[in-house]
Amino acid sequence: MSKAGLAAVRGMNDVLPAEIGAWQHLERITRELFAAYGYEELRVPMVEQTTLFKRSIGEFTDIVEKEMFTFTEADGESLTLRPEATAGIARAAITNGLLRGARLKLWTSGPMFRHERPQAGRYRQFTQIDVEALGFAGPDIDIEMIAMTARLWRQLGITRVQLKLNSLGTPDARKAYREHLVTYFTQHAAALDADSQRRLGGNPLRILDSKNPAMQAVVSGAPLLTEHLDAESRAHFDALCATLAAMNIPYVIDPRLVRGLDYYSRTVFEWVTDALGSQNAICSGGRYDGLIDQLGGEHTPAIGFAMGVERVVALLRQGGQEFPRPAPHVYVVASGDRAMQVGLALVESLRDQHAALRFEMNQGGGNFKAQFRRADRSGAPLALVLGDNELERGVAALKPLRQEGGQQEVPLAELAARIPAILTTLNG
RNA sequence: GUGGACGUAGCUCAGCUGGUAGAGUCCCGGAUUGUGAUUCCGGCUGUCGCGGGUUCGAGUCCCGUCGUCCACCCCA
Repeated sequence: MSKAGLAAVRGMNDVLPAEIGAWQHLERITRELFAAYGYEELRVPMVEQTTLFKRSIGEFTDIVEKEMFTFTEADGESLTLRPEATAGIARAAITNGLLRGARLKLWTSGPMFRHERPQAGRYRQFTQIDVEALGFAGPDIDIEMIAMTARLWRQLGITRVQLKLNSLGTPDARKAYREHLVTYFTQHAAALDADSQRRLGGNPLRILDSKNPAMQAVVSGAPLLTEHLDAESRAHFDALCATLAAMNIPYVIDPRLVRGLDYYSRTVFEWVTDALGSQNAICSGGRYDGLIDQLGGEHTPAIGFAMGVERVVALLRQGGQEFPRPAPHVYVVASGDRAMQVGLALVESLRDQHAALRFEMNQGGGNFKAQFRRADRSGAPLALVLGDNELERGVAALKPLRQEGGQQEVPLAELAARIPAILTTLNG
């Protein structure tokens, strides 16, 4: 529904009060979980120099080639709305001098931007929660990070997820494997579809990801990355798998999991769900041991992951959990100018004494009937009633709204002392 | 970026082979002139996504466009 020329930008959505509960729940759980594992929050800009993303994500990736929101500043500088967070965090660690042999465990969250065709679970502005560990060669940190995500799903009550793992090896090993792959697919070029022929030149590893059923035969005959790993990567990956198994964290090795960003090396992982349609990745990441020195910092092995907040929120809502909007504890009904004056001052003093209680003062007038209707809809368990009758006698009426009867009058001076106990009996 | 489905009140939807828009819900008021949620009565809300075309006449047919959804692609 668009009112004459007024519409949100395509692929960019509002999050309304009715749906914010699930977001805040996820934000609270992750904040506490990351702190428990020793991660600290940092915040980085949403805009960086375009070259940062080209150098880190890779010139020939889909993201850089066709999905970035890029604009030119007045002085000619090319800037880009971040399509992911790792590049900005790596840049921040270097430019703020945070490295120097240090070990950093960091997380951040916020909007990312990719100019893709929108679909359920895929938006042009979307939100990621991002976790990065810099200065750790693993595989112990890989294992702990994956265990942390597994714990997150348990805490959130999300069950329809599966962990996929792979190792991309070192850049050298991957380069050698890539040559094997190009040789193989060139021999079978006739069997490739148009997309795959295009990928053969740019990113042959992605051919392995093809969902075209007609490609299954030629893809399944292709050499596997896991068979061409260098010895160190092999040992790293074996240790990772063995420990996860010992910790009873289920996983499947997916030799075709190659990831779309160039900076990954060795461990890559992805949590997928069968509950969200084709946008099924809810959390994925991997090691990027070479990224920071490639950007000009000192050599710093690192691993990180990004979680798609909209997708995880969709799972939460689908799971049937309720995230009710908080109701006021007390709704204040005040009829008449004088009652309104007295009521406003009274509620301020009640707020002074009970900062944790939510008082909602009726605003916008209305007769008693209308005000009680609003009080009922607010969900408050208790109404505080001020009218001419009460004012004359220096009292307020307290009326329970979730049960019959029980209305009582209380002197104004005693309200602050009595309200908590009355609320307790109403909850019990 | 490619292909397909859909787009009528704030929300959920109806509207037959073209005759000029309806229901439920929500909201507001009254029955109950100081007491909500139930019941009854009454009332408000629409450039029928937008623009063009065909026609005496278009929500209905045609074209374009925008948006949503689905698949591809890509990925979180």
